[in-house]
Amino acid sequence: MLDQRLLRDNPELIVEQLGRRGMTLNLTALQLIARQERDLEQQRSDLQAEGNRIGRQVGELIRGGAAPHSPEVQALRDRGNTIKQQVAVLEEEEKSLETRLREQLLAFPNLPSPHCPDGAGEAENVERRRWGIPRMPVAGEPALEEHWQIAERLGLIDSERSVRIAQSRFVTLLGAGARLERALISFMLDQHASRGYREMLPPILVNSASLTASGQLPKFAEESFSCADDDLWLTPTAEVPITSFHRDEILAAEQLPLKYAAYTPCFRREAGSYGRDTRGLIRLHQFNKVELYWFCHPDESEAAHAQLTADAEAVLQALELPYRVLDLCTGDLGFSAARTFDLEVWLPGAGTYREISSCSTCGDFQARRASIRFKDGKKTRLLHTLNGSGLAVGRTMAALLETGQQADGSVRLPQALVPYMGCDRLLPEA
RNA sequence: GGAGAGGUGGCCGAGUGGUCGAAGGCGCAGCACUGGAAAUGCUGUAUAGGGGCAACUCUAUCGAGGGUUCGAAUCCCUCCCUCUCCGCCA
Repeated sequence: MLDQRLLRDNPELIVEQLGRRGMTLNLTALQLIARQERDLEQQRSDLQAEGNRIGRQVGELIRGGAAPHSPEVQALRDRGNTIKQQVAVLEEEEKSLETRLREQLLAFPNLPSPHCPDGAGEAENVERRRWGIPRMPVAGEPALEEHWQIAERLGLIDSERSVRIAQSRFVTLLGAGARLERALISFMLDQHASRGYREMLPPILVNSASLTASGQLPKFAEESFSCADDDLWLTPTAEVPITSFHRDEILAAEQLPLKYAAYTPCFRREAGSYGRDTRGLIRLHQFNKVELYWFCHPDESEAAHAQLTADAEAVLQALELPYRVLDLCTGDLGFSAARTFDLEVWLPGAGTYREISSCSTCGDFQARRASIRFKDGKKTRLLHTLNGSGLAVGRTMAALLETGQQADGSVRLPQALVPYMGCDRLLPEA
């Protein structure tokens, strides 16, 4: 959420910065609401102050021996009642203005960071670096398979029966496939723990307040599955429960940064993606993800962003998966993010880079929505939040299958996974 | 699911209609004492919003929302949550 004070003091900055995202705004109406709301508050609190004075006077008179229904006391009572009615009217107006103001402020995305490259969309994202040598098809050898072909051939996933259990875009992992998924989750969590992250296993049903705090509500309700009877939703990312883990807290400066690594299943409707990535592990309604999350001091969030991204990259490097890093342009930036580095892993079978992690700094945007602050000396300030996948597990498996595929039909696994899998190769089931 | 108890500041805990944003204690910070520390003493120590250059001041907040009253932490209603016992259950 944007700062109300910014709306009041420097609305041009909002118009200019959201303009970088391609939005055209006119804030005059909203500013008017903000101003009216403040005037009403002033009037109301003045009236309440008078009411409080009258209340005290009545108390003093009665304790001083005045009859509770003497004309003197009665006059004060009448005045008190009048004030009460006036306050009620003002309060109602004030509340409706406040609600409108908040609704609109909640619908604005974050301001992009000054470092975020300008651009209209995906095509203008800026590649920052590459790691590893992408595997390419070799002339004379059989074509490289896509991960879903390998997975089906090796009996690692069953998509068709999953439709019977749920619907399309759900998969069931089997045998070595299920084991590999579990191994990857353990491997990622262990690696992050060794780099200073505290492991967390949060609830994956979250309430509306939690989705609002991290920015998925009110604008993106159609992206999440809901259990409407209970005001609970299936979390679309661990970012949601982790943000709200510290909602409404004031942390000590010495506690910062707080770094969490959480494994959760994630649930997304994937509305509007009909027909895209329909096979395999790339785009599912339910997928596993290990999420990295920092709560940090505002002065340190830029360095934290680099570190968090490096921590996610370290997983890819340990798994020997070539990737590139994109600096998302303003037009491709997510709602809550001020700046985002996407990690895209190379998929040799598909012959393309695919997003496998999105590492964002949100500045104080989520902290303001969630009211998460820290003590900076005597002052209480909003802290900064950052999140990134470390990594999306299904997509990691897809990359491993495509990268490790061998001419004999088996899949070679990276050394780092051997302790977790108990083997260095996936073989066709006998 | 049934029965009962309860939700007060960073924590414990008092407070059943009036000057209570809230006693007391713990914790924390500053100062004094000390060679230094402990102990002790003094002072300070919630959040949000409005006004003011500032000192400061006004309003709201005692789980949430509503009601009664001139006045509510205190009385009434609804909801949420926690705890104890019973039942059920991985």
